[in-house]
Amino acid sequence: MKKQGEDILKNSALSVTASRKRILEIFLDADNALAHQDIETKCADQYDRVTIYRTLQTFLEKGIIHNIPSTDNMVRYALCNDACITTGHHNDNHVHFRCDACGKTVCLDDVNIPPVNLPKGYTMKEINMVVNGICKSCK
Amino acid sequence: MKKQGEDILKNSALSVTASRKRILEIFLDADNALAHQDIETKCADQYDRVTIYRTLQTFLEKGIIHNIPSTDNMVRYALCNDACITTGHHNDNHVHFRCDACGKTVCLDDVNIPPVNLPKGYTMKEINMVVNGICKSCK
DNA sequence: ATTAAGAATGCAACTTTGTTGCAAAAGTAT
DNA sequence: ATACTTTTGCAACAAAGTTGCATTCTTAAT
Ligand SMILES: [Mn+2]
Ligand SMILES: [Mn+2]
Ligand SMILES: [Zn+2]
Ligand SMILES: [Zn+2]
Repeated sequence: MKKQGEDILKNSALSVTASRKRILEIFLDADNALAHQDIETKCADQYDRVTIYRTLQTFLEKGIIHNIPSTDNMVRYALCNDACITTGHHNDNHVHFRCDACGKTVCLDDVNIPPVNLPKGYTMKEINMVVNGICKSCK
Repeated sequence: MKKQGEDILKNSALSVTASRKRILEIFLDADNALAHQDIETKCADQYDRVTIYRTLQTFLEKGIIHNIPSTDNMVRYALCNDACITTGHHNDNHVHFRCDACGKTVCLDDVNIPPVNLPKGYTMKEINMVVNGICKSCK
């Protein structure tokens, strides 16, 4: 244990650097999805803003994190499950929930996105579902 | 006709101004959802950037337009159906589609978002579904 | 039609967010 | 230990979004 972050990096064929380990740690510690801003607040004193941008980008491409769409211009990120890391492509078909009270966005890992039928001629590649409301901590 | 935009404004108890009419016209003419940027391109020479921000904000609040979440930090906007304007609150439970080829985002007005069961303790207020893929024009 | 009150707009100044090129530093493989 | 490659930090910049305030435009009442 304690080297979980390092393992993720190695499994993704990424070199192990201090900033990557730290940012992974932040995700592993978090119980909700994080915006760039959140991460910056937690470690901008240690690492450059640009590094955070680039690290998130890298993590996305490697299937370490996935992003969650939003209507507030604050894309949030959360750790993927192992399947994304091992297969190398994203496989996150769970619903996301944004609480209007506490503002937290979480992955509902057990709630699968229900199938939907598109009109003729449309091909589906990815699908995203975000629900707003009140979370169980705030109710 | 030709005063459709004006009607919308009056029905929403908004004063009728040149910029609001113009921005509504842009939406009425568009066959896809528009980002702030798209609107700016079409009329920044006539109206100030700030006015566009404020107008979109106002339209959102009045239920004239709704926004579509995204993972690219470019929230897009589309006209609501009449129900939103008359009831004053949003009622847009259709699926949105983003084409990876042409980049256009459209409302699939006939495709309803399928129901989903949340875990105990969560209360749903709004729901958003965005599908990515290839649209019928690009296939 | 005038006018007075309120609302919307434009402008300027500013903050925040995101991007790019390049030199220095750190990581990896031999 | 060394050479090679990747990552980082910095600086400079560009784009996006916000705020306060003076001016202009709308609306509704006279
Ligand atoms: Mn998730
Ligand atoms: Mn729509
Ligand atoms: Zn909550
Ligand atoms: Zn298309």
